[in-house]
Amino acid sequence: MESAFEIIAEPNRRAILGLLISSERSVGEIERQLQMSQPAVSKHLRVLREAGFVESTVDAQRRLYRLRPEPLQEVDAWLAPFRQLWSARVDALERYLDRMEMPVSTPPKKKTRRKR
Amino acid sequence: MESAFEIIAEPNRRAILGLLISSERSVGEIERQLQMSQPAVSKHLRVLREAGFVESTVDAQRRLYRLRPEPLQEVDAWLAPFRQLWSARVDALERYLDRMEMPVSTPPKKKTRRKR
DNA sequence: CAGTTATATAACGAATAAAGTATATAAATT
DNA sequence: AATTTATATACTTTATTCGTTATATAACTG
Repeated sequence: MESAFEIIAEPNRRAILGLLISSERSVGEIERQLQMSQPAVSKHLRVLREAGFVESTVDAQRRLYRLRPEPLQEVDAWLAPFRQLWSARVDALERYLDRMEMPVSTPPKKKTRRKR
Repeated sequence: MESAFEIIAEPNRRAILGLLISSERSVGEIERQLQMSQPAVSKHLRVLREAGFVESTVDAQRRLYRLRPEPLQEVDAWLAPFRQLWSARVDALERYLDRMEMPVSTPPKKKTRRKR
């Protein structure tokens, strides 16, 4: 299991990452909040740790897990060039509204406008 | 195979999506540019189509595939709350630079600044 | 209409991943 | 020291997925 994309393909792992947004958690807390078995949680955390999504510190018998940003940034970076797909749709709407002569109540964009 | 995340977990599928950013392509074009077998390409395109990532139109014997935005927007939406992980780091840098009294040469942000 | 080009699909095999059960390790509690 | 609590790991089973080979379908070409 290598890529960040394969890691987040698993729904339980996405759920774990989601939990960790607000704060770090112990294995037991994750187990209870997501209703997963303890070995399942530990196994997913191992995968997440080895892929750099989380790190842990020891607190007595507990281990506290928290998020690391890098792998998700990588996903974000891959996604970037596709964003023009939906900003392009906004452009189409603007084009339409311009033709209708109904100015939109949004602040002026710095983006390059369509060619005359 | 349901979620958008599982679809983009496959490297060849990500490559196909990447190709389609610039323009629509036929199966044969994808086959050549990515050096995949024809059945492999067709199979991945079927998965991508059924998940809403692409759509196709018929052009004689060819089928031309192009991107649809929705599933990638879904991924983008999931990612959104995690972005604070790395914008928070920018905040930390700003805090540091402020203490150093070395103003940064960037245009003023509209974002909410930290509390005084 | 026979052959060729373009794409889809079926069938098979190999690899992988996920969950569950059982057990190991280690720190805390009594 | 014995027990309990917290987490990790090994093993097994099941299911899914990907690639390949072979074949089907359909449209264009000579």
